[in-house]
Amino acid sequence: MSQAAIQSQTRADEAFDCLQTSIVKGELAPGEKIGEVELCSRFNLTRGPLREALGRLESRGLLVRRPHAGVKVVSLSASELVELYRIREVMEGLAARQAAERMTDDEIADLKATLDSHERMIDEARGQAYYQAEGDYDFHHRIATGSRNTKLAQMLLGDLYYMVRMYRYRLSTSAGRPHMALGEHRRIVEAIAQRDGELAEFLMKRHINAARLNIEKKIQEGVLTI
Amino acid sequence: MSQAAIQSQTRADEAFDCLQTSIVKGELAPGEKIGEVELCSRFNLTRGPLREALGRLESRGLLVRRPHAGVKVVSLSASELVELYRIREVMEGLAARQAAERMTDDEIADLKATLDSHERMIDEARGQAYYQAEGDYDFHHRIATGSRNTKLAQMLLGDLYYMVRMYRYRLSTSAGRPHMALGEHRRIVEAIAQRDGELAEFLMKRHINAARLNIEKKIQEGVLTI
DNA sequence: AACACTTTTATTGTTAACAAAATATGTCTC
DNA sequence: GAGACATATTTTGTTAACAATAAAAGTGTT
Repeated sequence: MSQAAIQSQTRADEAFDCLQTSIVKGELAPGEKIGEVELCSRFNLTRGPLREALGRLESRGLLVRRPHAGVKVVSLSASELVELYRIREVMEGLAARQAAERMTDDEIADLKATLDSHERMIDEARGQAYYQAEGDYDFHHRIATGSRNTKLAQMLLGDLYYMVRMYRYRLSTSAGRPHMALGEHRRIVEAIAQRDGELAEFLMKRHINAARLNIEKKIQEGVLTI
Repeated sequence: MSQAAIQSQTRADEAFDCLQTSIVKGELAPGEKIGEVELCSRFNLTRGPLREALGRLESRGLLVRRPHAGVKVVSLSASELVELYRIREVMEGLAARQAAERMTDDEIADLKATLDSHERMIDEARGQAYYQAEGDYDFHHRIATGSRNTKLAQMLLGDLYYMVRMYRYRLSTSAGRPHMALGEHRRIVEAIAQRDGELAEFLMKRHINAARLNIEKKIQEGVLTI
């Protein structure tokens, strides 16, 4: 567990990290009602710092709180999940554009190398959606950071990605989709390398749009029950 | 003061509201370091709920906290403020598109009526930037809500707008800009009324882009010191 | 047996005292 | 007098006890 590994900051930060990863990993399921005392014993902390962490998570939309009635993990409806991808589309489109303008050559080279490692991951971890998803997350993370747009990166990394990842575990990827996504990633990086912000934005928007359509299809097929 | 008027929710919520409005109104200036005990006496509450509120505000980016060294109001650099408008551009563009698809006819009629009242406000409150700004905020608020995109509205209303409003008070509007902005608002509403999402998105993006250019110009002129 | 009301219980919200850390102050040496 | 070290003070972080509210259980009545 990483809750002891960090240790550096304050106890409320610790609580925040623990809860956030627990939610993302699905250890705390969407809709699950969680009592404060139970959480305290589970993560070895007292209610003060815990409540501070709960407040932060609530404000980030990962928890919902009803006064005097406790908090529960947020539970997105199918349509809300789809809406999330529409937001991602425009925001990450912007991130890609700004990344094309601002990433250093070293960062771009690094990003290319990362994609190679992702390709290996896809081949090796055949079917293991977890590692594929983490590779995908890694890619988008780098673009967001590369935009040098502090607030944009903060919103993507601190809000949207956590929500998406929270549901990624139950979103079994279609066969062949990871390879296709990798190809899309490569084309985006190419556009960034050529400093073509407009193209990078276009390709990123199409990439996320494809992911959205994939999810919508699954919802219609009834494969995805939320 | 409205801190007593609400009263309904919990004490931490009260603290949150008080702090947020204080920051937005500029009573707590950007960069100002604020001590917990001082805030407690100012808002008549104890440190528990206050800390919970501070956590929420920190996670929303209105405060920055250094462990064991206190919190201070966030202070955007000129470039960060400009970046904020780039984010608004894509997000509110999306909001306008979805609003065109989803607002009810009644809501649209209401919105049109609101613009008329804004026009009166601009004429009457000649030079009083405050009321003009609030009218502008009102318009964007309605579009965000009208998108029916919960998360999008939450991000705009709960995060970005507070930051923008926080700086709007020291952003003296150029002469003639309010009238121009009103015209842009009218065209956006027209597109929404015609259910032309694509046009609404285009016009909204251009509208916010114009606002951004206006700010950039002022920064270059040295009028705006941040 | 079903409904309404009361009482109990458990959980959340709040408070104030305590511990730890960082800043500020003062003293000493060079 | 300037810099460095040690002390003191203030401020933040944490804890545990207390109060208030809401959910649950029980009781009585229709």
